[in-house]
Amino acid sequence: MAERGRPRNFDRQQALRRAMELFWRKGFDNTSMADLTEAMALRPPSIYAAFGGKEALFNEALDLYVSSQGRDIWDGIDTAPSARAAMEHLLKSTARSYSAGPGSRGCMVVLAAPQMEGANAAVSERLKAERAGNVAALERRLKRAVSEGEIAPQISCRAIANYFATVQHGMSIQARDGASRRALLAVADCAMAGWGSLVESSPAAGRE
Amino acid sequence: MAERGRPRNFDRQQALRRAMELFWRKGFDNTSMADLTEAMALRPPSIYAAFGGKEALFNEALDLYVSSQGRDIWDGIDTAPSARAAMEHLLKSTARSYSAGPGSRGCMVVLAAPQMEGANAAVSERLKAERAGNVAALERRLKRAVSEGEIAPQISCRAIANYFATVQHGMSIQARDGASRRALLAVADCAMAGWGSLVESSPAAGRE
DNA sequence: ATATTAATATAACGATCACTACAGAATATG
DNA sequence: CATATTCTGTAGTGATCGTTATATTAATAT
Repeated sequence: MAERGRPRNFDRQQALRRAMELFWRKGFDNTSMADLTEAMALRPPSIYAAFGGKEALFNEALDLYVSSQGRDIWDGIDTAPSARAAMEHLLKSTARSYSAGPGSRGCMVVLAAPQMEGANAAVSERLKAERAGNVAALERRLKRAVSEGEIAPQISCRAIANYFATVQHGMSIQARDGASRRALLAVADCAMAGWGSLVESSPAAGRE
Repeated sequence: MAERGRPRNFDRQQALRRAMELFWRKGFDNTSMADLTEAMALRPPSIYAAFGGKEALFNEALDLYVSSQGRDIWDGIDTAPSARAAMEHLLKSTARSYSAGPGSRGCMVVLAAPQMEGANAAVSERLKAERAGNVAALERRLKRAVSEGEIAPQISCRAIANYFATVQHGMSIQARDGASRRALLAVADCAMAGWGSLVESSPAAGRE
């Protein structure tokens, strides 16, 4: 049962946290192994032995990000007492999360890899799947609201989910451009102002 | 008056267009000089002689993008008969522009450089300034609407301008994730649904 | 003690990056 | 013609990228 061989000389979880911070701030491409060795205070072979490589390390860092930074936001979607409260929670807690640190950092899921041709395909797909999962969670919550009578059945839940996801994604750009918490919260307020009109008559049923 | 020395034997404007297409699709970092030499059908020394270097070429390609792709969108802001029509034009023409080509490409101004620490500072600042200029244009149009009586004076034009800019930026992410023209137009409709509520009582006066 | 196993540090790998020295080729001017 | 000027293609610059071969160190197992 006991570990054989020379024991590891560093805190794996702490090293992973530092990698997450770095990937969050700099993104996947702009974070070099040299950056990581410095931030994690490890030599490359230790990182490769413990995490597998840059891409595997990023994936694990993203897991940590989702389960730590995203927890409050996405758990609140299902527990909110109404779809309206859920969407407001989404945008408000997003505004607070994006402006939590010393600088406005936005969302790692949106920003960490450019969605461009030629970018690391596996990383881009992983982030894209994460975003798609979030939109799906919003749509599920809205559909639940339909079944509970909060929203009329003819409303397009997919269109509304896409809309709130779009606003949330845009907030990452704003945050990286230096938007204050107050400005981000104002954007959330503006987006929520249309709620009544949105659920009374869905402005567009179509989606893809 | 006549040109001295060996004349250039390629079309500078056509080469620039090809560079713009490439930067638009792949972004600044993911576009290598090797990619550019292939797409422009030129050898590096010709590119350096004609454009100065990768960064200068990008800046010129961005100028071309703004004046070609962005023209319709941003000229329409000032010529629209009302602020409401201007914002609707912004989002609708954005939706059409982002889904104009064979694939949904989103906006070069939003996507071409990651807003991350460690990215090329000059390029990032250039794009950031472009985005700030766009928000300012929206705010100017809204203030004009206040002076023309369309919007009540106590409304925060800056907050509303930020909101529409946020939606537009988010649409770039959606487009890159594969959103169809129809889906993008639906997002625009959702965003416009709240217009009445927005200009009746500004939900948040604050900004920065 | 000796052997085994695993983590460490040093140093370097090949690949790719943006960029450029150099020489040849194509035009102008005198 | 000769000469100056500018563009073009070849080839290669040093730097940095992610990754790894090698040897040493530190623990357990026998």
